[in-house]
Amino acid sequence: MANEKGKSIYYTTAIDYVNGRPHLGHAYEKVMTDVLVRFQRQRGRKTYFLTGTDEHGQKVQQSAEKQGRSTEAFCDEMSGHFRTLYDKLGVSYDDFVRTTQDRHKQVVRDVLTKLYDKEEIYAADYEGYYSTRQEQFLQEKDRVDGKFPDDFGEVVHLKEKNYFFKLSQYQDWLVKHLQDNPDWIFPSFRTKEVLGALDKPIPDLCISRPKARLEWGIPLPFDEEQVTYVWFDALLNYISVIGYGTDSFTEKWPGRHVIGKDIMVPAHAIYWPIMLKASGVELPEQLIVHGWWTQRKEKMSKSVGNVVDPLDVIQVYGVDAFRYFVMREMALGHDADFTPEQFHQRYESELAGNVGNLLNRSVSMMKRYRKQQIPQLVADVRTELDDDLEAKVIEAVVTYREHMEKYAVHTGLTELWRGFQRTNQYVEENAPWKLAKDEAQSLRLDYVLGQLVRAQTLLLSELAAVMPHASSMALTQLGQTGVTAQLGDAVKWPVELEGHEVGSPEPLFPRVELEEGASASS
RNA sequence: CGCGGGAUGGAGCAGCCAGGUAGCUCGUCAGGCUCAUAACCUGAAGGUCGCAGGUUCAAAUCCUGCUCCCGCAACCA
Repeated sequence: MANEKGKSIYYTTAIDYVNGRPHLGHAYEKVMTDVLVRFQRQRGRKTYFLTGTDEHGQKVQQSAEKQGRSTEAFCDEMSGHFRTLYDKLGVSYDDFVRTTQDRHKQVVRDVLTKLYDKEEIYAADYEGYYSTRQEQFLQEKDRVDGKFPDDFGEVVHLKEKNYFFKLSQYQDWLVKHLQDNPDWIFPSFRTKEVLGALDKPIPDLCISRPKARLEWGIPLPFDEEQVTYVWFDALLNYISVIGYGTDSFTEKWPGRHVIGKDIMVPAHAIYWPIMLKASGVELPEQLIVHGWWTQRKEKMSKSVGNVVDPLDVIQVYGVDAFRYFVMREMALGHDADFTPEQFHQRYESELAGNVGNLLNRSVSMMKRYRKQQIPQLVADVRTELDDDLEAKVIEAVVTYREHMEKYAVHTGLTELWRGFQRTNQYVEENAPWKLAKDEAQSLRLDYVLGQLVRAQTLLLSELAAVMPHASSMALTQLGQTGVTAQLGDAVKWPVELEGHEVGSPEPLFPRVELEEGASASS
């Protein structure tokens, strides 16, 4: 994609609602976005990465009350849980927005004012059945056998003033936009869902709640007795804290939103583009919509109690193993199953076996045969094996990048692994342990060991987008530092590594007892 | 006729939008190696790519019809 000079590629995640603890889904989305951003940075492109928490609303207000705490204190703590997790996961966000921050609230009010002045927002009475116990309006579909169930307590007919945002007048425009831009939503099949939802007329959006019912929100600038309800608050985070209306904004917007499929329709694919259109702001560049993690084919949910806590997994396997697994296991856009057995298998085989062991055996041989010094290469002893190794490893990296550009992270990783496999083959083909027994083969041994360092330097540097910590640790063992900083666009076989000293062989992904691994599901 | 997703060797999945070598992890069988985290490498068995038509020189991939499974209330990425 084009990256104009001075212009950033701006990625956002959904902001997480603080009325619950972070779980696998939250962690996945942030890691996914982080990987995309790190990949862009490696290419030398300017990026900006925003994540954060959504903190207003009735549920938060109620939860805080239930705990006898102030909403502010409650939000501080809950927001902290999310931020702590993302820090642990190595999510390299540039800014962390909280919707309770003034810098956000101010922009929300500005946008509302602008839209109200343009008469895109109007007041009207809302009439319906209201549950005093649940503190919400009920729908006709809530009725069971014609009556509202007892759960709702006393149900009264209520009429109250609310503010509405004119959505309907932009419906045709939005349909056309979606039809003209089939790749605006990734994966493209999701566009069909949105168009399906737009088949019927969409009603205007109710954007306010009376303060009497909901205090914890942003007051409407044109009616201080009402607060904004959900979307005008949450969605605007994407433009508020990057300095809407300033140069900083122009430099970053439009952004790419990484979101879950549950909040695509109607929020991100209908409300949000219309809000922007009405405000005269350019639409986001793309919606990247991911699927859901299931647990043994069942939906993961708090009520079923089968939620995976990423922190448990990290504790056993390490951060980068977690990052690798969620990237490798799920085809972005589709659902995938998270099972401890599969996690363990991939860890043992793909991480400990293919990558970790390759590093370990290489460094170990370097230590044993060459006193940790990366030897000089003498071209005389080069063979076709080297041509093939270099060709295959470079090809793996190139293909990996092609997939990454298309958000096919899972297939990209499969491709990159061909590089590790080819390098392991190279070890077998050359059998350095045999060369070491023959003094006449000394130069060839130098060459082979040097090639091993080069192949892995290339592959592991590339892997930094997905596994930043492991990549860095591994490169340190190989005596390489600072090579991950920027890889640019050309894929080149590393040269001039001789003279560096490799470290001591330390298992990169130590073996884990499966019993402990099983606790990942608890 | 509600909308969408899925159906691929024993298990779990990718590939399909931009048709042309059926790929990945595990499992099974046989072998090699000993540098290494019982890791690594080689070979073999095993698939009418849900069913039926169609388009095409060529279809897992495009079109049509059909069958079965999942999601579309809430918490929630």
